[in-house]
Amino acid sequence: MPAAPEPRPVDGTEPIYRLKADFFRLLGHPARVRVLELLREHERTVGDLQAALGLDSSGTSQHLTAMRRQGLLESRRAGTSVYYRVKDPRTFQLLETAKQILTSQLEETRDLLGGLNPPQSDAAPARTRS
Amino acid sequence: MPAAPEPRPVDGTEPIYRLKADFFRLLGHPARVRVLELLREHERTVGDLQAALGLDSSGTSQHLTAMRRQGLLESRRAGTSVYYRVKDPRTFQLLETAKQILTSQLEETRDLLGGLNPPQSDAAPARTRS
DNA sequence: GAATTATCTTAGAACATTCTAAGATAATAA
DNA sequence: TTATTATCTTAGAATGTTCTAAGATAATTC
Repeated sequence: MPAAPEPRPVDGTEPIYRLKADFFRLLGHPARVRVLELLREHERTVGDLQAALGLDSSGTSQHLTAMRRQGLLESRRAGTSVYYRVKDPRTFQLLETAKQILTSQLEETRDLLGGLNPPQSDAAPARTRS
Repeated sequence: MPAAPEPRPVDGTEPIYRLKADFFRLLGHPARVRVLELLREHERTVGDLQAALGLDSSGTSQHLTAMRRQGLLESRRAGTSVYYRVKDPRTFQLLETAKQILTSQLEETRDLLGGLNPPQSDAAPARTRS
């Protein structure tokens, strides 16, 4: 194991832009975004998430551990299973806003391409995958 | 369980959770968070940002380039200077929501420590660095 | 044109994250 | 106790990101 780096403060003296960056970085992985989306309606076990994500137990656990350590998720044990849930509902707002921004970007891209590549149909608006 | 290999299209069929992750990952660096905060009120030149961030021209440019490539920033040239601005105002909403979530987390941490480490004063609410 | 100022680009080193494989732990059931 | 299922942990390899140093380009001024 490599030598432990600078022990960063965990208290309130850490500049907020650093905390924000750490927070966003944690959202910066497809599997972790999907975990949040899967936990939108209700809590789920590690096994559920693992199956839905198509990951192995190790990878799933590592992602969940990172998200819980950061305070994004909470968990409870029930028998041999562990249920995870999102701690702060405003987290979903974050995902929603990001989606809106990305949707605007995609629409803009399509508009630019429109002149070269006219729409095949205007019967229904184009769908994007969720 | 063997990890399922995910498809990697580059066009508009890219799954949205991947786009979201890319988007959040870009927000996941202290310098880039600060750039956004600095651009909250008005556009700024690379030199302005460079001075405010305490980076060199190379690093500053690299961060800005990454943010522009992702569609987070826009730029215009005026003489030898280049002005950068945030493209979508909803980006600030993202920062605001993140701040709220983090603030709640910090307050919760303080409450837990409260028993051991009582508040020094209740005359004014505790401030955090911006 | 040459000099100046501002910004950008590149390559590789340094550093950080993610993946993989193997095994450890925890709760329960047989 | 042993077996079983579910979850977690660890180490190191693979991959990705950021930093540093050097120089390239672009617009302007002299």
